[in-house]
Amino acid sequence: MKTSHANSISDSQEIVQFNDSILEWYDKNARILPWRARQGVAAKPYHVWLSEIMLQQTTVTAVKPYFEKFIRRWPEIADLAKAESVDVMDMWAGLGYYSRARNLHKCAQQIVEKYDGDVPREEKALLGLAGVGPYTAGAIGSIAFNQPRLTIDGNIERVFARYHNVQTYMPEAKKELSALIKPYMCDEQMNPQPSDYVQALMDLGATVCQPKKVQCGLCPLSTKCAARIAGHALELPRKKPKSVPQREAICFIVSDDNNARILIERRPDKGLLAQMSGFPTTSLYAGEVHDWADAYTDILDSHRFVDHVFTHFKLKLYVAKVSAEYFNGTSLSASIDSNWVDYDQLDSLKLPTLFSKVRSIL
DNA sequence: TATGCGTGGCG
DNA sequence: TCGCCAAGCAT
Repeated sequence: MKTSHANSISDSQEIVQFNDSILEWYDKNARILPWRARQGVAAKPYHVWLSEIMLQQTTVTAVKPYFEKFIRRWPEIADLAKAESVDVMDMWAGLGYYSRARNLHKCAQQIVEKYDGDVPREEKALLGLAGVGPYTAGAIGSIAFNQPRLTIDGNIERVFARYHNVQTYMPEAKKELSALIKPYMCDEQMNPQPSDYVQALMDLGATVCQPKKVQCGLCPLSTKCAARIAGHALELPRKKPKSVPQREAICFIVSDDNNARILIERRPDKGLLAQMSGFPTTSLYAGEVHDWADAYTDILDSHRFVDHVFTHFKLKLYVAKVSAEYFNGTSLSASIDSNWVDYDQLDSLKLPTLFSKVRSIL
């Protein structure tokens, strides 16, 4: 899509008006968030980086307590870099997408080694950091360093898709939206306050122009929002429906002879729940229990299970209490990295939510 | 380009 | 209840 010269002046006026409205709205409606400085005051780059990593595909509500915990325990990036990785993983337990935690730790070390402990300002340098992709690099540049970087998250995508009534399905629409957004966001004349600007757009998307709920009466863009005028703001951006498979597996609660200790597995370095602790399980990808339950009919209690939903499949995890002798007779025992934990310590063990659910029904 | 990767909240 | 969705990245 090319903008003709004849339209450029009115296009510019439209952009100025749009951006002014956004900033004016933000003056009155900015959310107060732990990682956000007062308006006009620059937030600490460490806080911006940490919060952006935590906020990847994760809600503000879920992130808040984790952010507070992290900065209390590791006040500076250098502190985080020096931490034990198991401590970082433990602090992250429950937040999900655990590769972010491993990359966060690695990134802290990269920042200390290559940039003397300071978050770099250059786009290229940011993109070289572990766990930092196009969005996060843009967000750090915009929010921490007040640079007019292209910063497009789900909120901004939605606000612009609706405002310009973009009918193209996601993710094909990303290029189109990117081209649409650039003149608003990446021009110093149009966007003199990049930090406030992108945060304003994200706040608007998060509180007014929401995925399943629109409050157009509160929106500063409503009179010119093409999707609202067309009467289908809620339907944008368009996405194709996707279904996820349902799987089943067995989780083993293995006790030693004295019933004093329980077997805990350290999960593999890669894959689902990588490097997290948990109870030993049969493969979480093997399909239905009925396919192979014959091998476990003697220990399987079909009434004790937990349901859990991952991004790409649903899991029904049956819980089986067995002896060490029994477990050692299964094919699982040889292939896992496990250790015995006292029952007393089970409550304090940091677990991903799937296994927290299991623990809660023991 | 498509897929794998958690979790909790909401309509 | 249940499907959708959140400040995406790595491969």
